[in-house]
Amino acid sequence: MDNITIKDIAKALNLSTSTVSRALRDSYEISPETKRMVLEYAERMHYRPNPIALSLKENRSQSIGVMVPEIANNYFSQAINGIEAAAYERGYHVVISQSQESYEREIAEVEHLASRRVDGLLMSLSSHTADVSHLKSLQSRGMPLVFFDRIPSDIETHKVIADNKGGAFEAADHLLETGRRSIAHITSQPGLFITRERLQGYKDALQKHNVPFREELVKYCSYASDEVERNIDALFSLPQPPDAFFTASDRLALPYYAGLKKRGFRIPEDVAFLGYFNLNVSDLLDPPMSVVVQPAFEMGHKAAELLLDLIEAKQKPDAYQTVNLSTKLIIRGSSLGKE
Amino acid sequence: MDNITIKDIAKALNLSTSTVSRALRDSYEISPETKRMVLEYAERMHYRPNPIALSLKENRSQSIGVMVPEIANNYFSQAINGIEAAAYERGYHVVISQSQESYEREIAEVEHLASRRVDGLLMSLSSHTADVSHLKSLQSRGMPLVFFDRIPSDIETHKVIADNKGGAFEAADHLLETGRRSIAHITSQPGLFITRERLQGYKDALQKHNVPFREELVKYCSYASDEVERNIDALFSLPQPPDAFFTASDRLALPYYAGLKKRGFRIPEDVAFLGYFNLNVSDLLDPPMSVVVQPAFEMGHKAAELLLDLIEAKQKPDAYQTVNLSTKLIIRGSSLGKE
DNA sequence: ATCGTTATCGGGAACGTTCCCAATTGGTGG
DNA sequence: CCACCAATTGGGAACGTTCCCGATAACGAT
Repeated sequence: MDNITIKDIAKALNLSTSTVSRALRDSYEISPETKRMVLEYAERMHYRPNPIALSLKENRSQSIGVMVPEIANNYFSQAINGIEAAAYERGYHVVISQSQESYEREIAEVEHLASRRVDGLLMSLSSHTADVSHLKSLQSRGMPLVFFDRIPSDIETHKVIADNKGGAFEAADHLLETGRRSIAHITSQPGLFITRERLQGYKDALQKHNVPFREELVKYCSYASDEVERNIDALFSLPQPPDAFFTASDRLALPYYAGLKKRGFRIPEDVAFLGYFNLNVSDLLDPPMSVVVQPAFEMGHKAAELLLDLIEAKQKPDAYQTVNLSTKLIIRGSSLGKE
Repeated sequence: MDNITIKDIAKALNLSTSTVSRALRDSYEISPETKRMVLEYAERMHYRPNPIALSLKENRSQSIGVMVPEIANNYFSQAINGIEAAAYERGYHVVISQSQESYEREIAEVEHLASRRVDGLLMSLSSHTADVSHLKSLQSRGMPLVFFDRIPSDIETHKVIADNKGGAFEAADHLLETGRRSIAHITSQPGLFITRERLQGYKDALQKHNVPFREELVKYCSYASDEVERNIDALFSLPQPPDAFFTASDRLALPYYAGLKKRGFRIPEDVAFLGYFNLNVSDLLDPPMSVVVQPAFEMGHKAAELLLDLIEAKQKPDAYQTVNLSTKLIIRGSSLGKE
C-alpha cells in the first residue's frame, strides 16, 4: 500500500502542498485551471486522502466503538446491524469489541477502545459489571457515551432501552390471564438494570391478579454449563412447582425450552412457556414459542444516532434522554391456556 | 478527551520529547532515575500513547477490516465472533462493514476501508459480485487479503472454506439413501464459487446413485421477497415434483421450511428437508431439522490468523493456501426415510 | 594534557494534512 | 507613476510519535 500523497502531487505539478490541498477541497481561492490539473492528476494516480493524518490533526477518528457482551447473540447481532446502518449513513466506521460477559475484560477493552481514539462509545454492560467507575472516568475525560439495553442506572447520559417493565408485565399478565399461577422467572444477573425492571413488571402483573410473589420461583443465571438442569430440577422440587416459565433474555430461552422438553415436560400442557426472544424461528419451533420481541435493530440504530448527535454537538446537551421503545408480545402455542 | 502527550510530560519534567519517548519504551540509554520519574508522572497523569500518531508514522493501524454480506446472519455473526477472538489475541481491532449483498456497496465500502488504512481485509463476497477487479486492484496495491466462505476463484490468496463439495455430497447422498429421487436444490447466486461447489457435490451424489440430474430442480435465489412462494409453486408444478429439499445456505433454510409448512406439505412425509444451517435451534424445530453445519467460528478464527500472518510477514509467502474445514451432517426428523 | 569511551540526553526531521500568514502578480484609480 | 486591491499561490507550523544524529560530561588511558 504505497500511497500517493498530496506532496507527491505538489511535486509532480510544481505546486505547493497548500495549493494542492485547497484545490482538492475545491477552495474558491484556487484558479479553475489549477483545480482541473490537480483533480485530474489526483484521479489518474488514484489519490486517496489519508484519514489518519486527518485524525491526528483533528483529534478524531470518524469511528465509534461498540462494546457488547457477545457478538454471536441474536439480539446483539441485530442491534449491531442497526448501529452499522446508522453509522454508515453518517460516514462513520464501527469498531467492535466484546466483553464476553467478563467485568475485567470489559474494563480492559473499553480502555483499549478509548486509547484508539474512537469518537464515542456505544455499550451494553456485561452481566457481571456492578461497578461502573471505569465508565464514569471515561465520561469525565470527555468521551461521548450512550448505553443500550444493558444500561447502568447511575451514569447520566443518553440511554436506549426496550420497555422492560411493560414487556415483562404484558408477558406475565398473559400467563396469569390464561390460568397460570406459579410462574417461574428465569433471568440474568440481579445487578443489571433490565433484570430489576423486568422483575418489577412481573411483580406488578402478579399484584394485579392478587397472586403472591414467591422468591423461590426467580432464578438468576450466570450462564454456567449445568445451570439449566439444576434450576429446572430445583423448581420442580418445590412444594408448588411452576406451571409456567417466563425467561428474560435471548440467551436463556432456547436452553430452557430444550431443557424442559428433554426432562419430558409437555409444553404447554404441563408448563406454559414465554420468553424474551428475537429470533425469527420462534414460530417454527415445536411448539411455536410465545415471545416478547425487542426491536433490536431499531434500538441499535437509535442508540447510534444519539451517540453521533452527542459527538457532533458543539457542547453538552442540557438534558440526556432515555428512549423507551416498546416491545411486542406474540402469543403462540407454547403459552396456550391451562383449562 | 483532552489527552496528555509526551510533550506535556517533557515540559513538566524539563526533558526533551526524545528522552520521554525513550524512557517510556524502557530504552537502555536512559538513566534509571529519569525512567522512574517519567513513568511515575505518566502513570499519575493517565498518559496513553496516541495510536493515531503511531499509525501515521508507521503507516499501519493495528486494525483489520471485515467485509461480510450481512451481519445479522448466524453464519456470519459466528464467523465474526471467531475473527474478533483471533484479532484480540494478537492485539488487533476489528472494523466491520456489510455489503448488504450489493455489488456497488461492496466496491464502495472496500475502498472506504482501504482508505481508512486497515492493515488487511477479511472478506466474504456479496452474492451479486461477479467481477472482482476491485479486489484485484486492492491486492495489487499491496493490501493483504483473505477470503472465507464466499470466495472468488480467480484471486490468488489465502482462503478458508468449509468442504462445500463434500458437505453437499453427504447431504444429497443421505437423501438418496433414504429413498428420495427428486431432490430440489435451493441455492445462492450461480456466480459464487460455493454455489458451484455445492451443486457439484449434489450432482456427484446423484451420479453415485444413477439418478439423472434435472436442471429444473435447481433454484438460484436472489433473496427477493416473493421468491420463496414462487419457487415452491414452480417446483410442485413440475411433472415430477420434488420429494426432498436441499437448501444451500443459512438464509434459505428457515424461509423454505416455513414456506413448505405454510403450503401444507408435511415434513418429512411429503418432502424431506435438509439444509445448510448454523443455528443451535435446529433440533427444537417442528420437525427437528436435519442440517449441514459449517464450523463458522473456526472459519472466522482461521481466516483471521492467516490474515494476520500475511500482515506481519516481511514479504509475500511463496504459496497461498486454501484451508478446507469439514462440515458436519446431522440427521434429524426432517429427513426421515420415505418408506 | 589529550584522546577515546561510555552514559545520558537534546534537536529536529519525518509521517500527511490543514490553515494561518505572508508573497507575488496584474490591474485600476487617482 | 504610485498606492492599493483582488486573485492566486507558497512557506511553514501544528497534530503526537519515533528515531537518526549529535552534543555534553565524566573518566580512565596514554
